[in-house]
Amino acid sequence: MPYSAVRYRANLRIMHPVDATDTRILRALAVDPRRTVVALAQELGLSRNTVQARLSRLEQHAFLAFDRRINPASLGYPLLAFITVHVQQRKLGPITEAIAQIPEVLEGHGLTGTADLLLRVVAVDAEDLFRINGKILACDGVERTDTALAMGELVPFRMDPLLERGPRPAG
Amino acid sequence: MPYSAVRYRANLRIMHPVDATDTRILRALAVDPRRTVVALAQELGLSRNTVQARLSRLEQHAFLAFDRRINPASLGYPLLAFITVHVQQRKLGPITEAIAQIPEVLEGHGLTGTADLLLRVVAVDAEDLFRINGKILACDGVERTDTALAMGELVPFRMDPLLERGPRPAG
DNA sequence: GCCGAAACTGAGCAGGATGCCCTATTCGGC
DNA sequence: GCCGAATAGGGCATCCTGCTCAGTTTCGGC
Repeated sequence: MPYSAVRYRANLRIMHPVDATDTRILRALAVDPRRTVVALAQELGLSRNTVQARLSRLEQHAFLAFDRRINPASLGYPLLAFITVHVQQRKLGPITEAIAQIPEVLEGHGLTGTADLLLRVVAVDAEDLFRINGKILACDGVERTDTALAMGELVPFRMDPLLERGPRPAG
Repeated sequence: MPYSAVRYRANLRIMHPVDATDTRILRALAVDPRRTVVALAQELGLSRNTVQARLSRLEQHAFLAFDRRINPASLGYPLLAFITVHVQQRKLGPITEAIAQIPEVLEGHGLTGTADLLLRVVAVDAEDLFRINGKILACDGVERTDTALAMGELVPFRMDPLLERGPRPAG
């Protein structure tokens, strides 16, 4: 059974609609760790060709980058924090660029509501987190930050419930 | 070149320290999408055996579940929102369980600070999000929710900067 | 400086998966 | 009822995987 860490830089904008068969494939993948195309085909009662074609499509359009599967804790960053950032809105562009320079910021979202940015940040320890927060505050245009330390993953990441339910009619 | 959607239910608690060589492997994986063990070994100047052994270890200890690579948008959930939840703290357990029943909640973290919970939620559309928010509010013990819609992924998820930097001494 | 454990290398082997081709057939929408 | 897309089925050369074993190197502790 082959190993291969699939990682396609899927563009978030392009969202390829996934049909029922794709969903079955995804579910099968989700249930069991490493599967060969042949095994999948057998299990789903499809021809190997079909599965292979659909997997190619999924890889190109429906899979996110491989990064997401790397556990930051393994890299030595056991602390996870969510930092809310209030900024001068017209400086949002430069601020985003500046924040993107900080390695510990894993992802950042622009938000509606009172806060402007939500950052997912990892850190080596509390002191490290303090330092990172300082770097964010130092960015020109940042007015305030609120740091919330993640104490526990109360609902561990999962996609299964959505897969179980099957694909939505995309609207 | 084989395909295989690697997915090990890595326990978040167990964080296997990743050394420099592991990091090189991860970086190689991150740079290029699908790689065979042979290709990795060649590229890194290691023996196939070594790479294979390290990959097994990484799969078991440093990789998160495969779910994370699935783009919710492809499943028909293009909307992403972060919902902050204030709860009666002593009911946190039951609340967590109740919230975990909601499929659209992809992950939930317990937080320090004013808010108690931060949920990552996907939805089909605004109306759907409203409905989901209602389900959360309906959980016994939930006092208030704040929904922030993610307008854009200003800093797209990435781990590369941390990988570039190499492993931290885990403390 | 020495010892032992852990990691790495190199080799080999059987099984089988991949990637790709082609064609006939089925299915669904128009 | 027709057309196009998706699928099944078969085939083939390549070469990857998983596993084992022994010998060598590296590294850390004493």
